[in-house]
Amino acid sequence: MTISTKGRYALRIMMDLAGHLGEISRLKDIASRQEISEKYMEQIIAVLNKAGYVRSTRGAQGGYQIARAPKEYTVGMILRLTEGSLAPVECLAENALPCGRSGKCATVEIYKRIYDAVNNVIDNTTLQDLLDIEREKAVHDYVI
Amino acid sequence: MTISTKGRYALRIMMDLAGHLGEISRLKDIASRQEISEKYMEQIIAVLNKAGYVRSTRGAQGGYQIARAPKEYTVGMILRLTEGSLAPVECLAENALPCGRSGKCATVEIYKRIYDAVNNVIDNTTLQDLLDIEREKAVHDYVI
DNA sequence: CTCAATTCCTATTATGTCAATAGGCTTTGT
DNA sequence: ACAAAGCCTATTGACATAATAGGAATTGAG
Repeated sequence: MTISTKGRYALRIMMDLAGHLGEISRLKDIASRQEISEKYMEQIIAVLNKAGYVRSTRGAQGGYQIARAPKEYTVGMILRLTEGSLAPVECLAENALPCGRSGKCATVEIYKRIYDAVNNVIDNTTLQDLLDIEREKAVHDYVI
Repeated sequence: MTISTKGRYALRIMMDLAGHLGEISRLKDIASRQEISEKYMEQIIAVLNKAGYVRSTRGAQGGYQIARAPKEYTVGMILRLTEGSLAPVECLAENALPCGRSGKCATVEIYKRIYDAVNNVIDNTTLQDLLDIEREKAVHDYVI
């Protein structure tokens, strides 16, 4: 029931770029700030790039930038893009095969409720919300 | 992000036994009703047995019964027993290793919210609730 | 114009977990 | 006594995850 590193890293990449608005970050910069393998990150950021969530500049002095304002991205957009559906069971995912048991299956109801609860959270939190939390955490550290 | 068959089967086993109160069900009966491999189910029901969620009778004419009333079991009890923590990231699970990033990690907040939402659902739904849903589904089928 | 810095692309691999299978041992009612 | 059941532990096949690897393409700076 865990979210894989792919989705988690994608979220951290987007957060990192959201925290560096107006700058171009090289892959290796993001990787070292986030302590993620460069080569693995390369594959993940490629997905974000193809979806248009980040913009890349090729060649020397190239790198990545976030494409839109942090408040335009929900966590759900990012996790679904990289993880696929967050349905707790296959039969609830978007293009699921029809299940023969669905007529009498009562347990699916609990999975629907879990799914709804998860979607509600991830679709109502944006990168900007998380940035605000991050800033608050930093302030708190300073006080201590 | 899916719940494994282990937890899902465990829930179905408990539901099956909850629907056969007062009867003794052999492993093979449950397996055939639920269309689960007998041998695999054996391992899962062993966990339920050791936890005291079901009672077994050994020897000829033996089998399994649910130990307590369906309303006494939350879905959370059953899923956690068989799946472990349903935390969406390792660092939120009960006996998690301390994470060096936790001080500045903002993304963990979204995982906390997901975790809370999931726990809220599974801890507030009992087998009895699901039995009621099942009965309603059956009535609906009859009307059609 | 060349070169170094950077992104882009595809293939391969190591590891681990899941889901199941297998086979024999133990208990108990008839 | 024996057949019918549960109990126990080991093994395996398949698959996904999480990387690693290596080179091709692009581009700004000197």
